[in-house]
Amino acid sequence: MQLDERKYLILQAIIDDYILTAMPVGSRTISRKSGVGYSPATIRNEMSDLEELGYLDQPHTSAGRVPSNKAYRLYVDHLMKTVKLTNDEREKMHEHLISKSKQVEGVIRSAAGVLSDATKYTSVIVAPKLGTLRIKHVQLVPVAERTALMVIVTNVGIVKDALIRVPDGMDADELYAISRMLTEKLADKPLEAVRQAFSELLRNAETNRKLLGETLQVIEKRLESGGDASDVIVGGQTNMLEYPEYSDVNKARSFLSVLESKDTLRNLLNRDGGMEISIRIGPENQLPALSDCSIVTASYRVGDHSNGTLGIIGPTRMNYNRVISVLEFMGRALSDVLSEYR
Amino acid sequence: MQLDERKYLILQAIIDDYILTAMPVGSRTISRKSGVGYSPATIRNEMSDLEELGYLDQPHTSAGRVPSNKAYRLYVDHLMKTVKLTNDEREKMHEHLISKSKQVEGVIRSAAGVLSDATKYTSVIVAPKLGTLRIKHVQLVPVAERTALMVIVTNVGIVKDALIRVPDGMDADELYAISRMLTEKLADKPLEAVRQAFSELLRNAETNRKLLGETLQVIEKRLESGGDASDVIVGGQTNMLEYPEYSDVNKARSFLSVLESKDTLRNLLNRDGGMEISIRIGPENQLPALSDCSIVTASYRVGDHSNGTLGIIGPTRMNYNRVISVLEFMGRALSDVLSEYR
DNA sequence: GTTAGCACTCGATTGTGTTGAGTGCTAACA
DNA sequence: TGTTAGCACTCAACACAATCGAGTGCTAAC
Repeated sequence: MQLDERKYLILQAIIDDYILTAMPVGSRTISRKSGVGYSPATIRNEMSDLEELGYLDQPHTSAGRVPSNKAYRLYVDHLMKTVKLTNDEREKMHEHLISKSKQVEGVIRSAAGVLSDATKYTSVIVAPKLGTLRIKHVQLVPVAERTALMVIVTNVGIVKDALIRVPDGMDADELYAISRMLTEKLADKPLEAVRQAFSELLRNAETNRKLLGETLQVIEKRLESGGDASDVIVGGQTNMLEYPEYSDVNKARSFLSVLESKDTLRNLLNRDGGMEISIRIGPENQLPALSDCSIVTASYRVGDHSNGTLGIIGPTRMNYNRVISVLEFMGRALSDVLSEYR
Repeated sequence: MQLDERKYLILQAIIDDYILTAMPVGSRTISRKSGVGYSPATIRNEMSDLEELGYLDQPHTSAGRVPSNKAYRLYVDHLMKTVKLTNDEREKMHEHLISKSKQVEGVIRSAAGVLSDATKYTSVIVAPKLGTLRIKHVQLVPVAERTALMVIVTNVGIVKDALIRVPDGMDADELYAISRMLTEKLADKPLEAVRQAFSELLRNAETNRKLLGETLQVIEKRLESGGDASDVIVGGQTNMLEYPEYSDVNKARSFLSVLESKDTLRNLLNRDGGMEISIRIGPENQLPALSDCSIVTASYRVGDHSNGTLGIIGPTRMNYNRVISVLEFMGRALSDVLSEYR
């Protein structure tokens, strides 16, 4: 059996309605819709076919039909009609975004807020992988006897720091000299290339080997751990609880638990693709706890080679089309704002 | 009517039981308890008195009794017997805490995790007020044409940064010189005193007035806004959903909404008291959304004059005694870890 | 002062119709 | 041959009544 024009039309009508109401859709409902000129009986026959083809599910005999994951896949790939955002909306979002433009983290937080407000779903933004950022400046600041704070400023204005031990009796001037040297040697190198640069440094260094060694170690440890919790920003967690899908506390809890684990989220969102939108529907994402969620992601750029990810997590019956528009817009806007200072 | 010994005993037994089960407590239950040698009938008479005195509520005629907020107040002030943490527990917590000891934010996040894991409630940690921290180092790092990142390192290893515009044509060396000057002038001054220090600086400065002016402005803006979202760390949000009090999604949602608003949390937790434990029961905290929660807070110290707050938010029937022990221990542990590098 | 006994209350649970949205099938129709 | 009206059927949801039982207050006896 093949899908003809009419089946597409009916399936689309069902999905549109279900996205709106979250209630099983009956044949009468579709029949009444403008644009579908068939009686309930005809629709019923088609629905029966669509069910057999795996596009519709029936919660129980006397209920309407519900779109399957296969149906959503078809929908986003072929059926969906794209809707543009109004200029007004774009402006509002942009305005919000630049309100914290003095700090990179502030911008990203604002962006998460804007995303979740605009879509009414949960938003997640992952900062670019540390390793791809380029070092701009390294500074060792003494904070106490035998302790210094190493501060690394990257090309996009993201700052990372870590405490390191310094040899007894080393004074501020010495640390200053080392900072200058490190900055000079490491400037414009991506963080992931720091090991090579360092090993060379270590070979030639006659003094401070121990300090340099520890510094390298700290940087590497930070790189290999994948990232900090602060690199993953979540917005609008409670939005999800507005939907009937989550009126059961247990479901809500397991959903929110996933949001609490930043590592899981980072893995979930990180993707290799370019700027295009990626959509994972239901079980297409591997996490069982999110098996009735869909995840839509886009990328933003900071600097020349670093990409971060922004995404929306919502129920599978989410408003894909609006989500995609918003993500596309915000991906661009975020890239612009973060690159403005470059 | 006064509270005699027996009334105390019975009230305590009721509260202990209710904390455990969250179910209205009946006279038979109390009578069976070891340590209470009275028949249900006697207990009933006492319970009736206690209700009249405002210490107990009755959801409906044929249910047991439930402690009132007044009862909890009495409980934490007089009745509660303190239980010590085992050495094993202390060690486990401490171990977790120092696992991320290379970064201040990491330590605080770990602490939030430890707190919520140890208590099974929600934990909140507020970083010390920015204004009370002392400046250790100021660095302006060029990140792009006409843009620099100002990085301020404070005495406790907390780093704050912000982008500032710099005049056209200013090169790295100049910024470097200004950084040195700023560091020299501002070192060891608390951030809130920066305005005075700056105004003096501005008076005497013959060059770069505009840049210095903007720098001051950026610092001040940051101070007056009260703090960043990253200064408030929440742990174990979903723990709360385990309790029957929050089996209603609407309640859960309004609770979680409060946790999403970092400003509200900061205000809620910030307190002037010293190191002692503060307990606010039910409506004693002003937020209606948290009117059936209790908030227990303690302080931790970083540096000489800066205090942060750590707290637990749980249902009013929380295990106060354990929460207090954990907070006391963690307050000390956190202070130690954060001061270790000083 | 304490307690056994007892009638009473009232939420929770269980069982029973009843309703209504929605289906599948058949037969008539264009 | 595709479409549709008609009709019997299904089944969750809702409302209502009956029952159960945990717990109470009161009284009278110890």
